[in-house]
Amino acid sequence: MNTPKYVKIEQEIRNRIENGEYPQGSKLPNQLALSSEFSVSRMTVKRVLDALAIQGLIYSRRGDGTYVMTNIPQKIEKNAPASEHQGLTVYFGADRVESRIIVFDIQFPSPQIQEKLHLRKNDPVFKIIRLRLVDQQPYVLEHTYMPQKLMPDLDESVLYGSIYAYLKSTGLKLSGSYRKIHAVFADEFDIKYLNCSPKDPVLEVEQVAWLADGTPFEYSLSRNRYDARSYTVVDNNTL
Amino acid sequence: MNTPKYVKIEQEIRNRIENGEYPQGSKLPNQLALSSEFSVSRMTVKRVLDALAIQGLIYSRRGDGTYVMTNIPQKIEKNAPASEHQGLTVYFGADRVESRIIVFDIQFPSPQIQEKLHLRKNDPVFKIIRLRLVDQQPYVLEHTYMPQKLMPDLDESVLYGSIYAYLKSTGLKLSGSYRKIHAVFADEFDIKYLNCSPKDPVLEVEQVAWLADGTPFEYSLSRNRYDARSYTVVDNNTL
DNA sequence: AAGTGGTCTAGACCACGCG
DNA sequence: GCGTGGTCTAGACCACTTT
Repeated sequence: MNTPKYVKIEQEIRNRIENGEYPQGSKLPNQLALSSEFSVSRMTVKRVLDALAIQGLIYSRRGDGTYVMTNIPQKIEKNAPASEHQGLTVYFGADRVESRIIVFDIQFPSPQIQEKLHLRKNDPVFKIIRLRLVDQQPYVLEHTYMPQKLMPDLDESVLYGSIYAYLKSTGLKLSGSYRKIHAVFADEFDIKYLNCSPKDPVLEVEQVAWLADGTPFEYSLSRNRYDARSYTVVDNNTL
Repeated sequence: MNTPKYVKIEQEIRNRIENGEYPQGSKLPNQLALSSEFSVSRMTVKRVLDALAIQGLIYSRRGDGTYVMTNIPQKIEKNAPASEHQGLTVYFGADRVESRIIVFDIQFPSPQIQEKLHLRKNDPVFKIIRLRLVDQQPYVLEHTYMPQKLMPDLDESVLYGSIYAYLKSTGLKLSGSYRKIHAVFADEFDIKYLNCSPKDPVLEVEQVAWLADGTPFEYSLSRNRYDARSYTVVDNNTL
């Protein structure tokens, strides 16, 4: 019972949109009516509507009302939302995801890694290269650097599953990430493990992720076959 | 005086972070102190802090305090934030941006365009291909489709500048967009206008943008040289 | 135990769209 | 003029971290 009201109400309204109870283009009940239905204050309703607007599901017009967006971006399996960094296991389910470890090593960080992970030059980092497969198909090749001091007992058995699940189990809370998306040429690893051809384009996602206390804990480069994955972003100016 | 307080306070706190008055890693004054300093309620302060947290500038820990993020992502010129779709002119300034029109045509929409722009098959659309240059260097090649009925007097003179500025002048308010980012091969246009080589990777951004009333008004494919541009996303779980 | 941020309320006033 | 959403308040209670 400690999940906040605004989370539950957001979920409920999202459900109503998805199952057609609030059809695309239709007007939602006004904020006072929603307050009354859910027995919350109008401020709480407003907070929920703001969150849904950010996700591109609804929009509001002052003096008029709140509407369900037409043409809601369809969720396609090949599409990863560019926000939300929980990892493949959550997205596809553990049954369909498999990991192969190409490299598991420990080393001193390069100047670039020192800067990204906020480390001194003698703080060891794990260097990991993992191939991740979905339904037995190569999906993404991840080059990951993580500070050893944050997770001294990381080992290969963890890497066969989800690093995020491991972090949760250690009590480390992850909080945010910063990602940069490029197009690049396939390199030798991509050719070998993603079955790319030389000169194929690859979608590379460079990421720095940090914990709830602001400590950066991961620097990674995720390399995706050009025909296997894309990233989506929803942008909203109405707030 | 109709800019809301929360906008001004957000700007002020961002300035303090940028000029070092609130150094990276330091603790901010608590919410009560900020309420008092800015003469607003704590709710308003909280709203501001949430917004800054979403942008990855600060983070809060219940029971402890609010801190300035260490390692704040620096803005690099080659980096477009993946949110904010205002266009190049605002980003670089009109002096540095130039547009060349490769194609300006009107046609009936393909089934795909009909669906994306929510059109009937006899609603004409403009088809535009523009090469945009920054500092005389080819920067992005945009393939754009826009419904004629929304902007009946669009012509080439508009296209030499900023479409967004034109929309503003017509009273149409744009509100949001949905983007999908891929890596693809260079095509004949990219080779000719972006000076790509055959088989070069290209970063393609597929976008649907809509107006404040939810009407989709633009479907576009922006194609960027692999070495010229990347997209950045900040993600935050703390809310 | 004290101090912090997270949630929520019950109102108020304002700006805007519409008939 | 009326109904709508946008902003803002002054407080309350709770969950959490720290000492």
